[in-house]
Amino acid sequence: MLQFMNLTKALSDENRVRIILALSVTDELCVCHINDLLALAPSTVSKHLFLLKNARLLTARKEGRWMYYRLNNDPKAPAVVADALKWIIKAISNDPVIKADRQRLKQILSVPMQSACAR
Amino acid sequence: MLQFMNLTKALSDENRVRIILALSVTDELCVCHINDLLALAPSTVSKHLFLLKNARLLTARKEGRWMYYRLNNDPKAPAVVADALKWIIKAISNDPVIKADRQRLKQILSVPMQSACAR
DNA sequence: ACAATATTTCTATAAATGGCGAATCATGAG
DNA sequence: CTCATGATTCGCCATTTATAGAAATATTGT
Repeated sequence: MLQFMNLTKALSDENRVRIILALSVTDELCVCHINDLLALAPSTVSKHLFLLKNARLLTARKEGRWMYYRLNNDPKAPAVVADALKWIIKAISNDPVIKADRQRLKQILSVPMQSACAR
Repeated sequence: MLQFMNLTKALSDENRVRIILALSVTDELCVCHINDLLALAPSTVSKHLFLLKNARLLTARKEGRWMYYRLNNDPKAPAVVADALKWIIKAISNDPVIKADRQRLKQILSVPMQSACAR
């Protein structure tokens, strides 16, 4: 129950939902990209990412100074997680907010990586 | 997006989740039964029910002084709602908390209606 | 070693949420 | 009509949560 509530609580914030949907179209993103997309303080984004990872919705890998997050599509992930991701992506892929994010994300990703985070 | 967030927020509280699961095995329940099950103040339960109804997860009907709630299985209900219900029921039907609730619910429902709420 | 960059952790604060009790509304019984 | 009962609304308090800024940590390049 506790783990399930971690899941539903993770999904109950709009910014976290936007992160999930962004990752549904780009396989993985660096934290700085997500910072740009949400326009929140880095510490805030970091916390959101922690909650999503803690709920097992995301996985992370480190490459040099960069941390990359992606949807948890590990086949060994609990079915409830995979089902949650399917549900949410199906539910709001066509939402205006999400569509705008996809547009914005294209711009963000068009900047070469090494200079993207230096700002 | 706003309606979707209403959904995820509705699912992000354990007591509301317990209400949904209770309704997954009894087609409908009177508010007083849910009060008994959760052992919370009636005003608190009423608020939870409002949020669930507002998220379109439940529907309500009034019969005399009693208010009956049930899962929204109207075929015209949005797919996102039906999918949410399927997801959550599949996810935690076997949870110990939920199993205990089912036992408790049996007792509560075994008391004849007219005397069940008069306490 | 040092400076620069990316991310997280710590601390503080403001907003949202869950909870209860009192007051109110709605319905049926006497 | 009046009263009792079931349910909701309102006002308040305690807790949780979202947010930002400062400090700390980690890594790369010079």
